[in-house]
Order: sequence, then structure tokens, then C-alpha cells
Amino acid sequence: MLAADDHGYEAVRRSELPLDTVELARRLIGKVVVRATSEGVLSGRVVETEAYPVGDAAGHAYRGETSGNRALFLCRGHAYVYLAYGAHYMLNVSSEAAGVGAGVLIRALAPLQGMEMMQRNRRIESLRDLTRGPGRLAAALEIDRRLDGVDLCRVGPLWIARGCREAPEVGASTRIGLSKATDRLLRFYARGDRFVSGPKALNR
DNA sequence: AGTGCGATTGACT
DNA sequence: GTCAATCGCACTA
Repeated sequence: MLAADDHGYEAVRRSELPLDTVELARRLIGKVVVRATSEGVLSGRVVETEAYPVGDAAGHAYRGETSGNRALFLCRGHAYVYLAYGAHYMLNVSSEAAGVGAGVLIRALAPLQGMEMMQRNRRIESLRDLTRGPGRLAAALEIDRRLDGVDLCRVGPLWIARGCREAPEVGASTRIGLSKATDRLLRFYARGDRFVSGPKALNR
């Protein structure tokens, strides 16, 4: 079996993650999400994120800490995983200092490793549809509530590696799928990347 | 205890 | 383009 760190990446250091939620969302573009399972390693390069900063009415931490959103209040670099629409898991990275509730939603990846396993997990062939969208990438990488609270700065079942390539040009837009706080430019994406989700108009 | 509503997706007109 | 599926949680009573 391939070890999680065999491809030469190392886990991001917490100290290199910006404290600020919006800065973190921008900086995560180009990093690599790695999922190590007993069956093999699945990974993808982050091409799209959304920031849910402190005081954001659309953020899950807006009404304070609960049993469900506890992970959002961990120090930056921990996983917050929740179920949306009763069907799809969403992977977030906690941001800010310990005790402060905020995070970054990972909206899309460009698949790197374990594509065949992802195709089985998603029951589709199309490479482009494998991890384009937050629910899709969670299904492809077998991410669910069991990974809630995991430290993404340590090599383990789910972690984030420093990208090896140069950081791409990053575009900004409004966020997708919200009914409140829709105005701010809190969505970030790798410009021109075919694995970015959302309508063309938001991806210029 | 009951109600309403999503940080979405896939199937279908 | 439209629309239903489906579950946890916040909110009301």
C-alpha cells in the first residue's frame, strides 16, 4: 500500500496558514487535500474555496458554538464536516484563533491521486465531474462526519499538503447557493481551471 | 413534539 | 431551464 506521504509532500504548517479567514480562503487555492484510506490514497489540488468569516450571517458559527459546529471553533487548520440537504457532506477548514468560529468551505478539487477509486466512489467515469462541487469532492474522497475535527496540519486520515507547483492566478466572486450575505466577494478560484464549479459568469 | 430550511446534486422537460 | 430527495439542527410552543 502507498503511504500517505510517499509522493513527497509534507503537511502544511499551521504557522503558514493566515489567521484571517478571507486570507486563508485565498491561500488554500493550490494546496493539496489528501485522504488516506485502508484501500489507498486519494488526493486533489484545491481550485475553489469560499470564506465564512466572523460575523457572517450565512456562516454556521453565526449563532454561536453548538455540538454540531464545534470544529469551527478549533484553531485554524482543523476539518469541519457537515451534512447539507440530508445528502451531501461539505469539507471546511477552520480558521482564526481557537474559540473563534469561522471557516473556509472547499468547493472543488482537481483530482491528483486515486482517480479510479474516486470513480468507484462517485459511480461515474467523467474526470471533470469527480470533484467539481463540495458534495462531489466529499463523496469522491470518502469524507463524512467521522472526519469532523481532524487536524489537517498532521499527516493522518485527512490532511492538507503544501502544493508543489506555483500558486495559480486567483479570481474572486460572490458565493454560491446562499440566500443571505450574498454581496461580498468571498469565493476564490483558480482562474481558467476546468475543475472549478459554478456558472461561467462567476469564473472570469 | 412539530416545523421549516438549507454553504447541493442529479434527473428530467 | 425546473424540481424533488433527504436529514440534522435551530427555532417555536
